[in-house]
Amino acid sequence: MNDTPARGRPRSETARRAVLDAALELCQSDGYQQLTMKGIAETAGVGRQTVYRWWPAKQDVLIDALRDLALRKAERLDPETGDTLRDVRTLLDATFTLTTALTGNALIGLMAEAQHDPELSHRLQSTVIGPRRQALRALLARGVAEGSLSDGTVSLDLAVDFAFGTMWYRLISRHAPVDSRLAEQITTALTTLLRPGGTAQAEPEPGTAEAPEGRPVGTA
Amino acid sequence: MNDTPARGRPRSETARRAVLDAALELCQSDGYQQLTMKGIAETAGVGRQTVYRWWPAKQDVLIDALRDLALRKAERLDPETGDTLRDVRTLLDATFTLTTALTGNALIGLMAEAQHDPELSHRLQSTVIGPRRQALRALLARGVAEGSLSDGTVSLDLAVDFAFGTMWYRLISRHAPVDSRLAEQITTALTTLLRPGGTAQAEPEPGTAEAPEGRPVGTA
Amino acid sequence: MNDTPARGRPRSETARRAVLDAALELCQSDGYQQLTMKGIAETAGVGRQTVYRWWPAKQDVLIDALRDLALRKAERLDPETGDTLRDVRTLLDATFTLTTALTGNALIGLMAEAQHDPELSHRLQSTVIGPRRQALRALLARGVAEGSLSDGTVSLDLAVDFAFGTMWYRLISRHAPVDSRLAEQITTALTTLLRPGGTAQAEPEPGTAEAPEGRPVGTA
Amino acid sequence: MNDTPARGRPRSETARRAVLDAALELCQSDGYQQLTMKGIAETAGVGRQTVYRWWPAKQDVLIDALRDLALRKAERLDPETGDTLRDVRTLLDATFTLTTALTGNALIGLMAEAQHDPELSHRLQSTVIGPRRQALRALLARGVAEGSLSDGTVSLDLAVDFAFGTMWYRLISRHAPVDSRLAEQITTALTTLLRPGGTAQAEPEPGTAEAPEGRPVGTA
DNA sequence: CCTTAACCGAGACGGTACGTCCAGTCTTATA
DNA sequence: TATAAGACTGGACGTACCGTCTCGGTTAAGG
Repeated sequence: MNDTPARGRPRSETARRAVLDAALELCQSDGYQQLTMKGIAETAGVGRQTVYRWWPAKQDVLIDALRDLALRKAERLDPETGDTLRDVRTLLDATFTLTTALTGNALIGLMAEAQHDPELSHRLQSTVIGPRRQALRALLARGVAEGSLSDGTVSLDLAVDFAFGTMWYRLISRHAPVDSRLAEQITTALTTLLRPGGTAQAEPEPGTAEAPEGRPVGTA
Repeated sequence: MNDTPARGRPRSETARRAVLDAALELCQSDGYQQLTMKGIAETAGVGRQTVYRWWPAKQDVLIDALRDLALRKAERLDPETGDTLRDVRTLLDATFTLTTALTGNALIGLMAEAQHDPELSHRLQSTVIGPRRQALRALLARGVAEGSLSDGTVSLDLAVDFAFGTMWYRLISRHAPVDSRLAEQITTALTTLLRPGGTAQAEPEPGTAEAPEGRPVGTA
Repeated sequence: MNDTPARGRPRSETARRAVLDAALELCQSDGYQQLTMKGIAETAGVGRQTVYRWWPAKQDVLIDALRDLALRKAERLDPETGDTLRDVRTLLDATFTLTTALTGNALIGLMAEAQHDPELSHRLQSTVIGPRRQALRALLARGVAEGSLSDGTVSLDLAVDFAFGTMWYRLISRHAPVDSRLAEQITTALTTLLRPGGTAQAEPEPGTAEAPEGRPVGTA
Repeated sequence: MNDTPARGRPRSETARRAVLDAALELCQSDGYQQLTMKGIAETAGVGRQTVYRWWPAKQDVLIDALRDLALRKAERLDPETGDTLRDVRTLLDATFTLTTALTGNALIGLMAEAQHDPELSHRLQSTVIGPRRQALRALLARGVAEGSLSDGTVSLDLAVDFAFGTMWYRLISRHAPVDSRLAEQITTALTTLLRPGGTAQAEPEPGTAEAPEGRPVGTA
């Protein structure tokens, strides 16, 4: 895999961790806008060039830090319980906790920056936003398949939008908390929304950009 | 009203408009992060000090521009039709159109910045976010009062979060468009969610209550 | 003389005096470089335009202030005593006192500015520097005419340069005071320098710019 | 000597020279007042921060430039000829040439600025004004020691003031040139002034600020 | 008496230099 | 070869003053 014979001084893992930690910490404490490459380097106790060598911009540091965090948390996006509603609620709760505690600032800042940076936008989609969307959608689709849910009145995609949209809306607007109670309320609402027996109107939902693998589940 | 006798040269309305227009335009074309006070001044053909004299930071320029835009649009937050559902859909549609076309970038950037600026957060709440929230909530409350809606299963606040949350989520994530069709779908979903006859037990665990046949509100 | 019929509000003498006083005071207290038109106007309690209306630049305010000061002092450049040496000493003393107490800063600043402003240079020559030069030179020439002095070894112009040059040198370099004692020492030195009987070497002094009326007096 | 191990990128000698050259050149061509840090940086083709990093203000750039110039010229302040008068004239001539050609504007501007900046005043004394004063005074003292001169009527310090004062006076007032001819005339005048046999009435000269090393040796 | 024109204060206007900070790049010595 | 250090060019920051311009209000001479 790594075909280069790896000569010279190897990359310092210490420096790598220090940079990622410093970036997340500074972003959460001072905000995305105030985060600077210089600040990251100084907080990490690392030369500036060392940061630039491995990450072209602060966006990249943050994305790497988020990915690293996810790996370390080894977070389960698939709760594996048989109970669909319980799984939905667990997923939402985990998402809310993580976002509220650690990554909210970074994510919102990155999102704002991504408005005019399609490449960044795509990277966020594929690493942060997309997987969670797909995980929730897959859960709901499982419920539909089991018959406990139905995508009659509203599509599953819109239901997912409701769940995560509420989270984002509250994160940025701060008019209400994002906590376990919200997870519960949303789960309840989704149940109502996707209650079997609702008349299907079967509008084929337009495919999302990253085309989740989830089968659209026949609207029959 | 204006008790100060207005001494000295009066403020130039031309310069004011040029600055606000330039700010919105630049923000929409280049993004919030790339927006600079210098750039605003130069695009507006105005001295830098003139911008700083009236607005301490780019946030303030943008907020003023948004407020000015709202005033100019003389946009109706209260559609005044008797039909509650129609009014909801109209409000959502108008909101989506405005946000998509003109103010999306600015708003997201401002929101990102507000994460560490409580004062800015409050100002956004009171001028941009709050009024729209309250307008939609009032419409829904009217529906409840009329009996066409019911806040049984989910609170009206959560319903509002669903509507605008979806908008924000799609604005920042860009996984799906924010258009009239979305307004329609959300309206339909809200109808389902707030269907009269839903067991009003508020927040506790959703029971297995049977729901009567909801009207499909066919959009076709 | 004043052919315009002088209609409208007449110029405020109060404002004029306030501006000139403020200029001199600020220049002496804060230095020439720190003197600003804005500061002059504010200290004088006068509108900025009122300053600009009558004086194009701070140089002009200062020159006017210096001229005004000279007029008010009604200072005698010609002491009228029969004793030439006494007159020389009196003139130097008066000059030193005035320059040290009030006008030193302004003069040096103006001089520095005049290095690249020939028009200013000429105005300073004709209003401030020149008259004093000529006054001293005339005194010395009178001494020569009376026989108490002789311009044999050194020209009168160089003698004048010695006297005022020392003053300027000490003003800017501050290595020694400019006081009555210096006036006395210089007078003594000039006596030595222009002592009758000194061997003439008769170098025809090149005329100075303002060509004082003083006869070069043949060195015969 | 340099005990710090010299970490990081070393200072660019190229940039240093470019800044000093640009400063002197601009000052001579446009005048001290018009000299700006920005202009220096741009003319030198150097970042603005690079100028500020090493010199806090334009004064410091100029003083450094003057010192650098003196070092490069490796100018002899002590001509080493046995003939005192010749040495005096040589020193004056060199001083006049240097000041007229290169440093006049800068020096006058610095002097004007030093009127309200004691620290700058002191620095100018110790680097520019003082050494020349002491060099000339030492020459004259040597002449006195040899018996070719006498500090009877006027003190050596006043004689030095005459020589350099005349230079300054003409530099700022521009009523006459500062050239070799002036050096010659001043030398002649000093000879007259310090002619042995002049009645020594011995006014105990007040010690000057910089207190030249020595007693002028017995006035034989 | 009553225009009326020039004066006056205040202060906004477009510009420009200030001195600071950070972005990214580079060049050194060291590991 | 990676690293910490730090100097490099470049550019936005927010401030201060420049010189110009418009206001409302004042003040005396001339009709």
